[in-house]
Amino acid sequence: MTRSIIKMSDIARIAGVSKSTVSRALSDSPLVNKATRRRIQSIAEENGYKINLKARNFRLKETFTVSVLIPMIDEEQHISDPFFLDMLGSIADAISDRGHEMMLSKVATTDPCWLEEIVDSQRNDGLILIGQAGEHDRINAVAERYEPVVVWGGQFPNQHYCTVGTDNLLGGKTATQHLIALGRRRIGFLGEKRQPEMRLRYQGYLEALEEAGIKHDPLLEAPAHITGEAAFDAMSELIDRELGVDGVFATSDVVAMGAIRALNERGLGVPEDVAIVGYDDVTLAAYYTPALTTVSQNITRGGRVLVDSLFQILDGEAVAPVVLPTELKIRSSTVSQAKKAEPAG
Amino acid sequence: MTRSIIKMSDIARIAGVSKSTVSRALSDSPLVNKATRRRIQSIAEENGYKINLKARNFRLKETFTVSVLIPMIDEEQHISDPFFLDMLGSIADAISDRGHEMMLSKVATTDPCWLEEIVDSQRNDGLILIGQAGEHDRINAVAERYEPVVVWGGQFPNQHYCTVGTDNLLGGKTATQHLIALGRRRIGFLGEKRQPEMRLRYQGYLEALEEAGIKHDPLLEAPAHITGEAAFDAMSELIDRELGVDGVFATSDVVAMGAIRALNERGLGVPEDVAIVGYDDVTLAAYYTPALTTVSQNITRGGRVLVDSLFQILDGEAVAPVVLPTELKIRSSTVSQAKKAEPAG
DNA sequence: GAAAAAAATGCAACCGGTTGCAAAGCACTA
DNA sequence: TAGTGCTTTGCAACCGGTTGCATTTTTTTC
Repeated sequence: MTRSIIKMSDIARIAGVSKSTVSRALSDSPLVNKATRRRIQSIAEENGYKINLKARNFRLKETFTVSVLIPMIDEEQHISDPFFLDMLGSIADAISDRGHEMMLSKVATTDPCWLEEIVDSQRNDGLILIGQAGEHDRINAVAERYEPVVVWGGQFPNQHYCTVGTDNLLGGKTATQHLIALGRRRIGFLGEKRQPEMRLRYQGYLEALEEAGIKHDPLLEAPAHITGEAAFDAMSELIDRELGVDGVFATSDVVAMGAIRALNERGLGVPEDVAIVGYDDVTLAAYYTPALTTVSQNITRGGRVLVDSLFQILDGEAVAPVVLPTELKIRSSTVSQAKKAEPAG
Repeated sequence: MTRSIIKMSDIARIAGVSKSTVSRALSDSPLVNKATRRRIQSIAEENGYKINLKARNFRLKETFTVSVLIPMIDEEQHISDPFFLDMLGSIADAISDRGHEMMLSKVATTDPCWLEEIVDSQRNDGLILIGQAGEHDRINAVAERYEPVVVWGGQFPNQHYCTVGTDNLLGGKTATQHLIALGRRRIGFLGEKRQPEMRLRYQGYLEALEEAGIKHDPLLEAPAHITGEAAFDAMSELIDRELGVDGVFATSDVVAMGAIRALNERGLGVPEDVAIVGYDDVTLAAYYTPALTTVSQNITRGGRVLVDSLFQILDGEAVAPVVLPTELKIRSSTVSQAKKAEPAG
């Protein structure tokens, strides 16, 4: 069944030349006579010869492979999170446009060597990490000796690796200011604060409140893991506290969607009773009902920039961290269709 | 900066033994003395030695890598489609649970050798295709000589490869019957018919109509590509035809969501005016507003079964195609919350 | 027509591991 | 002390390509 695979020396024998000549012919080297070259190429073709990439890559120490790592803080979180998936899709497209392959790994940051193992396996030309997952120090240490690493996330002092990300503090602030501008005063915060990016969004939220002279009420906060389920529960709890929430800033779209579901189930209208702003602008945010107002990270562009930066490094160019602009996309979850022009009161 | 990487022969020199002994020691072979083994292992550890996987895999002809291919029929379609992404997430989890890596490639079926290239590169232990993309014949031909291939999709006569999928005909039928049972009579079809799976869903739709004695009106159909945008446009067109649509079967959740958005924008209520059934049960289907009634493919389970089947093949076991049960998940897009008990009229 | 230059080809080492087989080391027996 | 068998180690070939350098063949030049 599995017929034995033909190798380069077989082609050499058939063509009556040496392995070296075949190798050169197949890579179209001018060192070998044009006629011979053509002849060998067609012999290879006819015999269905396909070069063994493992051997070639090994010899050349090349891989044409980029590893994309999703560091998992949280057992509950899985790759199926729409944010990751959107990002992945975009990265996958960009990598394949450059003729490379993409290796995808989910890594548990609990393993002490999670990064080193992958770097030292010498199986990839470079690494893309989606998120720092609070492991900045380790990433930084590895990046000192291994350059082709690009990370989605925030900047830190003395950072040796290239990051691509958005200004999370500003994003959180803008989102909250939008709610304030709509006249909301009891603005809740829903989300995760363990990851540095999320914490920055939270700080933006606090800053916006403070600048508007609104006293921050810790009871309006509910920790929510990254899943929709958790957000549903957290929002339900917030409603139960009966604190008069009229606005919510959620640290991610998934969280926002879970929250909206909770509100609807309790008979509360979005945005009439509670206005909600999400974060990410996941593909589905625009299609959700109500369409989500959200801080757009332009995930698609982010993915491309990650890949672009990585390849710049591989080409020996210097790259600086990139902070992509965020944009507040105002949709129906804060401004109801009918009243778009009407100032909130 | 990039300090030169230490290799096995270095460890051998340091330990004062031969390469072979190091190799054996590191793989904990009983052939080498226990004391020596420990000593070599700790020397390797101290010197930060990591085995070169490219070399090892090459020598052993192993890869511990599974390629996941997304065959693209359509230029417009991209990996970011939620169905693929959900599937990918699940597959990625399952593969990494088995200690393997996952290579992800998007392939254009326009390239005549798209499959052969990947198979013959000898860089993976096996292949998972997400969807047949109308390329059954080619897949079948390749599978005749290369066994470890598992495909998400439908069964064909004389098939040499293992498929995992759902009964699309039954799924489409069930969905349509549900709409009929709700009293809907002007039931539209929204979706793509080029892919075999989709066509089967369409046939199910026709069968259900016929069995219920409802005459099929071709004007109630609108072709929609796999994207939400396209679905939005298609649904808008359908509304404009003013044929009194009161139900819609959409071939995927993404299409359904796009359609709902179009309906809402025209002031039509879902499910009051038009009831909609989707297909796939994408993660977000349940969180959508209204939550989508949909034919659940149990994507997560599908992904696991794909991976399980592949590994069974790799272990030399015989595997049969799997048809996973679909389940109609009834949610708010067909049965409004308030009226759940009330028979439709 | 011979020497020099250029073009085409082949030899053999190499990439960094693994492993069959031979050999060395050692203990035990006769 | 030689012989036997077991354990431990090393030698060298091998995986399937690539490539520097030597060698052969062809072409050019005088």
